[in-house]
Amino acid sequence: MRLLTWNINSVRLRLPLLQQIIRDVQPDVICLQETKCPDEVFPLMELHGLGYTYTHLWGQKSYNGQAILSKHPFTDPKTYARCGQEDCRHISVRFPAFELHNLYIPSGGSGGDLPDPETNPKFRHKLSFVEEMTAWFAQTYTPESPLIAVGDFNIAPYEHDVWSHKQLLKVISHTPDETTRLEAMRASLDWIDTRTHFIPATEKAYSWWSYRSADWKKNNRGRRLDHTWVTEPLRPALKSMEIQTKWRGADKPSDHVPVILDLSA
DNA sequence: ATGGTAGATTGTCTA
Repeated sequence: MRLLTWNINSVRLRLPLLQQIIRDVQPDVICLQETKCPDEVFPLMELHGLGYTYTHLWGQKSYNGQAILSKHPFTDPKTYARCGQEDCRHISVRFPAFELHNLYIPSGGSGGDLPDPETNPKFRHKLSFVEEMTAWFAQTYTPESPLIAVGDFNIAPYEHDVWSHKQLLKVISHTPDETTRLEAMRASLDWIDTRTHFIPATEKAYSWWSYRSADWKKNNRGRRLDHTWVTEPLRPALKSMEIQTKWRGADKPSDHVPVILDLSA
């Protein structure tokens, strides 16, 4: 099974690029974040026409929004209110071999926003969101549960997940407040971050480049915000993980690129 | 020096 996760930053604007990616990658299952539209205007028929006849949508006007699109049947579609908000950031479905969770963790602010939970409510929300998910996963499953969690986590946890570890330690996405919480979430079910499995820790790996850079490729000031995690029962099924950087250079690109996970399951 | 761009929406929030 080939799984693709992508923060598409508007599914209506970027449907042509999604169609191009589908033709190129041929994923079995697609997890989207930041679809930015209510379900009734999601371009469902176009995706049905490409073979994605099983769909689980949870969108809203303007912000956030998620979709799972599949060529294979699934059961048990769920949506989760997190931090008391129905804000379309966590959905899941069940396949025969695993349960799949699509996550969109709050950004917590951007640009010059400060990573201070006391003064920045968006940052406080982000930390609470990760804490709540950590507790929820740990009480809902065990490390023996076959699970996949993918999506835009908005946290770059490792030194080489950012272009400069030192310069980003006080920048939202790479602060110790965030990375220690994400590590606690990973450890609570002994998740395998497939980045660790497939890419050497000393090798830079990015999935996002800011729109605000004059030349994203030249400066290459990226961050790895998009993740593909699996639990231990799926380790033998891991075949490959690839961050497809080339799509950042597409016409009208998303600021995130798709990540592909191949499983023998 | 506190920038810069993008998307939804149409003044302003979010990223």
